[in-house]
Amino acid sequence: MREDDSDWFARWEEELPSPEELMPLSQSLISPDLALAFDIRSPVHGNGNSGQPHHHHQSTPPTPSQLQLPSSQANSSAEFAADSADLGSGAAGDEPARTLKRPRLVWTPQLHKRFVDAVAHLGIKNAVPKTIMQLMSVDGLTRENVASHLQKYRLYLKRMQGLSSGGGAGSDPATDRLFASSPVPAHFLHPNRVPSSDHFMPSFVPIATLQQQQQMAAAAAAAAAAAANPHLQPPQFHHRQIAAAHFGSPTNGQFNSPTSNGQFNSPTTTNGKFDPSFLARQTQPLHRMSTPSLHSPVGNYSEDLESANANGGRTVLTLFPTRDD
DNA sequence: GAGTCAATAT
DNA sequence: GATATTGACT
Repeated sequence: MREDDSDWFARWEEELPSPEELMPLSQSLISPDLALAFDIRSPVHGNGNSGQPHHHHQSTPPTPSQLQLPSSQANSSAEFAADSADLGSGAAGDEPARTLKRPRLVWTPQLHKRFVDAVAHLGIKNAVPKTIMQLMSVDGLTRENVASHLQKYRLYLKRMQGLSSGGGAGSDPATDRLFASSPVPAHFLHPNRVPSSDHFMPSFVPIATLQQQQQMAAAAAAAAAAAANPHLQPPQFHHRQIAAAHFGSPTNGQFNSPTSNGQFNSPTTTNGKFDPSFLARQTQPLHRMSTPSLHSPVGNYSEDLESANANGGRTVLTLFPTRDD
């Protein structure tokens, strides 16, 4: 019934992090003025958002120092790393890097949530890898990443359906944990009748880097939302944009266990300075947007690259807002 | 080319 | 074990 739907809708915002919990991710990208304008607080500044993890771990063995983590204060504020150019087009850089291998993507609950949101907003039928990828607008994320994840997620949904309809389907504790970290919108499980509000527009507000972008983004998003859901009033935009900040999921809060993935944020190289060059790429994600009607993208996820250990130099890419203070 | 699915590789 | 990759098929 529509209760499910509205209920889900209602809970949407509750799950979002409170402004206080929002990570400084945006702060680093937004000028103080802009931050003020949008009432974004900056809980911390001191933490070096040093950004310059050179991720040339093609065959470069990780330095031990990078892998070591103080465990108490290492990972909190990782920062933006890889240029989308490096990760994305692969071309571009200084080196041929033609055979550059992307680091393995780790699907954090936050990232997964964004994924779920994107799927929810698109509606199941429109949720295809490419579109989802665009909506998520996480740079470095590929269609293949999404496709693979989507494939698994569908299996998960199938299992959920089976469970709720009586059958005693099994459960995969492993994968379920990730997927369970984000609530599954009601209509995901009921492909039958799509509510008139096929999709709506939660606070999927992008954090733009520039004022203009911010404003245009909001306007565009609002317009898109309005166009998509003439019946629904787009939720008011405010500063809780990135729905990811918390490290505890609604249902269980224990994922960043290093044991499972061994990926921590490294001290981020030796550079303790703020590298303005990453600002330049803020606008880059826009380039891969071919459909203007989609939400405006933003590289608001920090990408944490880490070369892994003894397993043969496996590399891991973590795209998620890091801020666990 | 893009998508889905299953199987297989890393 | 989680994710990527590949291949067959639509």
